[in-house]
Amino acid sequence: MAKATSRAPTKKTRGAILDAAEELIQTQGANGISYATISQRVGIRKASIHHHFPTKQKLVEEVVRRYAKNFLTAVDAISARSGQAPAKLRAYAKLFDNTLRAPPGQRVCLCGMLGAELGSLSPEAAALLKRFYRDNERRLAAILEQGRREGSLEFAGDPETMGMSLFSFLEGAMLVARADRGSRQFKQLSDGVLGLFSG
Amino acid sequence: MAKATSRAPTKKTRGAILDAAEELIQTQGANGISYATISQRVGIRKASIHHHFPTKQKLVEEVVRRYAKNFLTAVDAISARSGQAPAKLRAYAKLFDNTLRAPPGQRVCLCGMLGAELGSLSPEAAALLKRFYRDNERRLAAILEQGRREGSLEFAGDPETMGMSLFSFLEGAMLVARADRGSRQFKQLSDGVLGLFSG
DNA sequence: GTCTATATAGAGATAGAC
DNA sequence: GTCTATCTCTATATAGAC
Repeated sequence: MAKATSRAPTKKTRGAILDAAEELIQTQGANGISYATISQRVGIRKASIHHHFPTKQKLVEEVVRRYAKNFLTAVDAISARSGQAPAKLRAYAKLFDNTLRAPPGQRVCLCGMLGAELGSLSPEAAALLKRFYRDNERRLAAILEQGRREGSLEFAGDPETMGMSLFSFLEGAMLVARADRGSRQFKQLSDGVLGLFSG
Repeated sequence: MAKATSRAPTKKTRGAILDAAEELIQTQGANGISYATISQRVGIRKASIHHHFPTKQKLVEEVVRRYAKNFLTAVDAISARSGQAPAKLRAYAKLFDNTLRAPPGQRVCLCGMLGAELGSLSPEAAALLKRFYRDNERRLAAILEQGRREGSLEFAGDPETMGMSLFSFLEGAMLVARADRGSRQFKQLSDGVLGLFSG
């Protein structure tokens, strides 16, 4: 038991750094983060961050890795549960709405944000981003296919293409909504669009 | 006549600076531009840029102003021409596709890009951005309304909400497509979505 | 209107003590 | 694992000559 708790402090600082970096990227963009800002939030010095993440590129990559893992875990929980497809779609859209509402407010999807700054990302981070998009599009396609099978969703074309379109819409709506009426606007638009499928 | 051409050189440099800044923002993001990079492209020194644009904030604001003006002029040309609504929607989506294909390739909508970096924009630039969104959403709503009136488009809900959703989709699709199959993917998705309205 | 030169601030990163 | 101190590079911006 002593062994299990012995490295807790390490993980704690590391996690706090990732938390701070994640929030800053989601609100200010990838170029909005700096070792100075993160160190202030975490309460350590700049040099200490380099002990956990030798370069900024590695830090960003870890933030993306963790974010994608957590988000997809939440998506899989939605996909796996019983219930019809329309409810699953609404739960999926709610994940995005939760992000917009998460403290300190007006956060957008980390990977939507990084998509804009794709040109300044490391190849590794760009690859992680691309995979995140694909993973989400596929899960949406699966839910759409379930809906078509059980007769609860109606849409034209193949589920894959519609899954991609739906994902693009949600990412875009987050970004645009932030400049206007925020979460309220996002909910209005996503409710309307999801309503198109369930008639 | 001599008077009319006398200040051409001034405008030329100023325009070249705006061109370079615009391209850099569209590909690298607002934080991806620097006086050093711009000066290299234009072929002048950093200090000379300050003669035309005293601060970076002012430069970004001017880039947004010019971009919004040009884009909305193109949109208005589409709105004003004769023809049915579906063709106008396709022409509107083509504007976004043209952006993705414009040299040096993989450019996204300037205002979609700046929407991501909203947190680091000046209040003036943020206001210009918001207005650009509103202007586009309204023009899309007007086309949708025309379509409903003439019976060429079918959609649920009010034209305003659907116009906003369509705009969000197009902005999101540009961003996401860039990480994957680019213009080809954008065209595939936007064709599919626009097809939903004209059945 | 463009230049050289410089001021000032901030970035990411490293060395080495504790 | 965190610290102080420092390095190097780049950023925006200004002063003043031409």
